[in-house]
Amino acid sequence: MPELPEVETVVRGLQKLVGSKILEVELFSGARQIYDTEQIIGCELQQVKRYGKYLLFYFSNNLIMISHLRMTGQYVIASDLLEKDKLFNKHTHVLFSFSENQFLLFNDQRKFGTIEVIPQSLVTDYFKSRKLGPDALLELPNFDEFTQLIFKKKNLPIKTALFDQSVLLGLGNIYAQELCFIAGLHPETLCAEVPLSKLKIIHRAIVPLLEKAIEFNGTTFDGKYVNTNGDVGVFSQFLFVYGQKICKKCGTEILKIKLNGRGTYYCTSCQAKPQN
DNA sequence: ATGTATGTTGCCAA
DNA sequence: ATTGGCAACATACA
Repeated sequence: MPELPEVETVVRGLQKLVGSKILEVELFSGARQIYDTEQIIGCELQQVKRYGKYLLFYFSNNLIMISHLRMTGQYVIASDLLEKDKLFNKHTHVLFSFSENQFLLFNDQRKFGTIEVIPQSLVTDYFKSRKLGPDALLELPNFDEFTQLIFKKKNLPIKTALFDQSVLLGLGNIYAQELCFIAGLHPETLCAEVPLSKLKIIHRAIVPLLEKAIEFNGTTFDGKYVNTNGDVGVFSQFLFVYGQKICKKCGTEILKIKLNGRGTYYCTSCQAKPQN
C-alpha cells in the first residue's frame, strides 16, 4: 500500500529493465483496470519515472504505460525462468516477458491497481482530468504557496489535507500522520487553525522525511509492500506514530482514532488537541 | 462474524 | 461551480 517513497523505491528497482525489449505480455485471471498492454509488445523500455504515486513506463513508439499500485499492487522482477515461477502466484495479473530472459510481474491481491497504455501525447490529459497537486518531493512549493494550498482547505483536518492529492501529490495516510507528529499537531486540527510556525515545521520536514523513507526502501506493514526484488522496506522502524503504541519521544500512549474514515494515530501528549 | 487495510473515484448533498 | 463525506472496488487477515 505504497505512498511516494514506496513507489520511488519501485521505480529505482525498475531501472534495471531500461534498455530491454518487451517480447510478450500475458494477462491472467481477474485482471481489472488493465488496458491495452498488448500495444507495448515489441517496444523497448526507455525510461521509468514517478509522478506522485503513479509509475510512468516510457516505451519506444511514443507509448507510455501509466500504472498505479493503489493498495496492494506490486511489481517484481525475475532474472530467469526459475525465479519467474517462484514469483508467480494467484495474485499475478500481468506477466511482462522482456529480452535477456527477464520478467516483470504485476501482482495485486486486491485488484485495485491500474495499468493503461496510451500515446505520450495523451499523458497531459490523463493527469489533467484528475486535478493533482505538485509532487511532494520533486515539486514542493515554497512556503508561501504551501500555506495558500493548506489554507484553501480551511475546514479540513490538517492530516486529511496533507494527503489530499489535490494539495500535494504523493503523501498518503502514513506520512501525513508522521508530519502531524513532527509538528506537534493533533491530526484533527483544522487547517485554518494551524499556526504558521507549525506549518513551517511541516513544510521543512516533508522532503527529509520522504528522502529518509526512500533511503530505507519505504514502509512495509504486513508484508504487503515489496520492492522489485520482493524485499520489504524497513522504514517502519522510524515511524513515530503510525502503528505505534507508545510515543518514542515521551512514552505516552499513542491513540488511534478514525478521521474521515481513515485510521489515524497520534500521541496524546506531544499532539495536544486544539482548544475549540 | 466483524472490522480493518499505506488509494482513488464516482455519486450525492450542502 | 466547488467542496466534502462516504460507499464502492476485492481480498486477506486478526
